[in-house]
Parts: sequence; C-alpha cells; structure tokens
Amino acid sequence: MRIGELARRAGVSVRSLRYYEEQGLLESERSSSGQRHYPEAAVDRVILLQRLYAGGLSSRTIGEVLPCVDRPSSDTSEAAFEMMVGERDRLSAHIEDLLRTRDMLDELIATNRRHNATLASDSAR
Amino acid sequence: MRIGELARRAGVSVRSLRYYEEQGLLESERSSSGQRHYPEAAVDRVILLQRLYAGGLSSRTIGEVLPCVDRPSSDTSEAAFEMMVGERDRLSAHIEDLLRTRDMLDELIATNRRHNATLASDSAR
DNA sequence: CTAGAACCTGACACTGACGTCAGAGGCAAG
DNA sequence: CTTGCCTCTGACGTCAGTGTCAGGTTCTAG
Repeated sequence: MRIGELARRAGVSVRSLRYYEEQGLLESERSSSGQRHYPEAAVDRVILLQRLYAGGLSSRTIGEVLPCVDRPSSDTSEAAFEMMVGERDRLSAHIEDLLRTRDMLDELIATNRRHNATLASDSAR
Repeated sequence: MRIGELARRAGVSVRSLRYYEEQGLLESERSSSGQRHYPEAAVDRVILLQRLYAGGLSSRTIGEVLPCVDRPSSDTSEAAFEMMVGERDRLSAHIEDLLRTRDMLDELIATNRRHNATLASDSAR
C-alpha cells in the first residue's frame, strides 16, 4: 500500500510516517518513481511505534529497543534488552507519579464539592 | 525567603520560579531593590505547581484551575471547577494509555526472556 | 488526454517549559 | 572597600515530533 493508505489505517499523518522512516524506525520499498510502498505488516508496525511514542520513548530510544521486537533472541544486543527494561521501569515510575497527581486532583475536587454543598444547604435555609 | 532558597527547598530552578510568576501562578513581594521575597507557604505552592505540571497541565490550564485551590467555594467560577474535573478525566485516560503501553513492554520483555531461555537450554545440550 | 488526487523532497514554523548568557545591581563578611 | 555570591531584566537557544508550504512529479479515473 502507499503512504496515504497506511496513514489512514494506522491513524497517523503522512508527515509522521516519513519522519519515522527518517529516524530509521520504519522501512519502505520504493517504486521506480520513488514512491513508498508498504506491506500489510506496516500497519501494526506503525501502531507499535505510536504506542512506544505514547509511552514517552524518544525516537532514538525506540530505535535502540526495536531490535528486541524484530529479533527477540539473544543475538539481540544485551544493551537493547536492558534499555527496554529500563524504559519499562521509567514508565512505571511515571505512572506512579501521575497517579499521585490524580489523587491530588481528586482531593481538590472533593474539597470543592464539599464547599459548594455547604454553601448550597446554607442558602437553602 | 529569597528566590534561591525557595528554589532549593522546592527542588526547582530559579528560572522556573520566575517563569511561574510570569505566568501568574506564583506571587512574590518585592523589596525596595526589586528582589523577590516569599513566605513559607510558597514552598508548598511551588510543589503543588510542580505536581500539576507533572500531570501534563499547561501553564494556562493551571492558571485557570488555581482559583479552585485558592478559594474552594462556589464563588469560584464554575468553569474553573469543570476544567479541573476535565483535567482529572484527561489524566485518567492518559494513565490508562500508559498502562497499556507498559503491558506491551512487559509482553515484549517476557518474549525476549523466553527466547533467551530457550537458546540457553539449547546450547546447554 | 486530462483533471485532480496523491506523492516526492526540502525547509521553515510551532509549541512550551525551561536553559543559558549578558550586563548590571544588591548584600553580607572580612 | 572589596570580594564573592545572589539577584535582576531581557533575550535568545533548545528539543522533538509534527504542521505546513513550495514547487515539482506521478498515478488514476473518466
């Protein structure tokens, strides 16, 4: 398929796909006229990339981790595996932090609700 | 206290504090010579700001939400309260997304471990 | 054949919370 | 008074993924 279809099916912009290729994260075959062509599998690949980006991994980090995805065997660099584990831990810590922030927001919301309820019952008298 | 001490105690840079003030998120009294002075409470205020930033809120959004923190009563704009609830929901969705990403990473890690274990036992024969 | 959609490369714009530097003034200790 | 550290304003730099525009080529439907 060509880049436009891939973009639609993976839910990203054409610009992003070209960027991923530039970063070495997505391959394409070129037709004689220079247009990119992708296999079916590219859709899942792009979705995978999106998920890693969503996890806060940078292009560089994704590039260093991808070998573990493409060839999950011990000939895959040990460093890539360690990197992946490290990113998982970083992500876990980040999630914990976000949970704390959400808890704080929940407390603020509850406090506001209480105040409003109090004022409402006051004015109802 | 002056800006340097506040920065140290709240664990942020001096630059950030000035930025927060510029964004209307942090007040300071100025000495006759123009230096900023802060009360004790500023430490907690800055930590609160950091937590909101950590939650992915922008300066503008934080500014719109702060009234709920400073004056949690119904004279606080309804919009500010809605905004806070909206941000909580956005944050929840974001956390869910990160959890999915972490699950994916865990699967990848498990797959790699299995392959390595397999190869190790093969080579042991 | 032709119009229009899709594609190409290259490059600059953007966002936002800062880092960093310059040049100048402020303040406590010796 | 001076040394050295802190602070001030103002302004430009950064990063990274993506938007967007320009100017040109290619594909496809009719």
